[in-house]
Amino acid sequence: MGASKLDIYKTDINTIATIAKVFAHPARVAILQFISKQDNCICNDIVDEIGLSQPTISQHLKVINDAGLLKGNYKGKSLCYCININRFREFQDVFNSFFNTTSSNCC
Amino acid sequence: MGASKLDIYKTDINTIATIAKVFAHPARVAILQFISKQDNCICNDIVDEIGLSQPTISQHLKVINDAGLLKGNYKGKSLCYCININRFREFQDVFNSFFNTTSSNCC
DNA sequence: TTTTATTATCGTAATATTGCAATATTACAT
DNA sequence: ATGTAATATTGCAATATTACGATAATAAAA
Repeated sequence: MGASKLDIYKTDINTIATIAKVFAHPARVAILQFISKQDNCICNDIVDEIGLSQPTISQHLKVINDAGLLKGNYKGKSLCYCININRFREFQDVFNSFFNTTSSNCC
Repeated sequence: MGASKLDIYKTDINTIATIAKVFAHPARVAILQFISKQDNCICNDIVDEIGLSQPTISQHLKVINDAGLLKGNYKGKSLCYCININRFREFQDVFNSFFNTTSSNCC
């Protein structure tokens, strides 16, 4: 096969996995860190910063955006991407509640 | 192409991505949750619990184990897998420091 | 409206991941 | 040593992801 059998898991488990997937590629982590450091972010700056082509960066940005982690609006010719910090905190909460409800009772 | 260009990123960025990858599949999240709920865990119980074959579960367990998240020792014929809670907390810290150092300054 | 600068999409190739059947290995009991 | 029950490994097929060149779309400026 090769496809994940998503239908056999509970919703909250799929949610955690889906969120984790966003951070599961270093390019996306690097992009998020870079945007976070800027006041205004222009996509082309990201291409200069990270050693990947413009289409590849754009593709990663789409993944981040589809997860609801970006807010964007146009300023001149450049698209200003900003982090949707509320969504970001939501993700943090999901992770922490997963981490906090996991314990070790044996061995 | 298709392979991630790991060499172009800083170590801490690769660390975050590597950790995230462990949680980026629902089977692994489900396995961790299940082990967490048990006092003693036998691998075959996991197969019964989750609708995947024994080799597939074993494969996912290897990924979790390679990340240092498990402690295991044999008890009779059954392998007792337990969560390495210290390593788990390490992961939580890495995530939280990433989340906490990310902010939104524009838009 | 044409040009220019920027970002998005398409098409394609390469690598990675997922899943399982078959088989091997392991640890314990007899 | 042999048998038994459990987990690990191997081999393979299918799907997903990553990356980039070529091209299209978009928005502002000339």
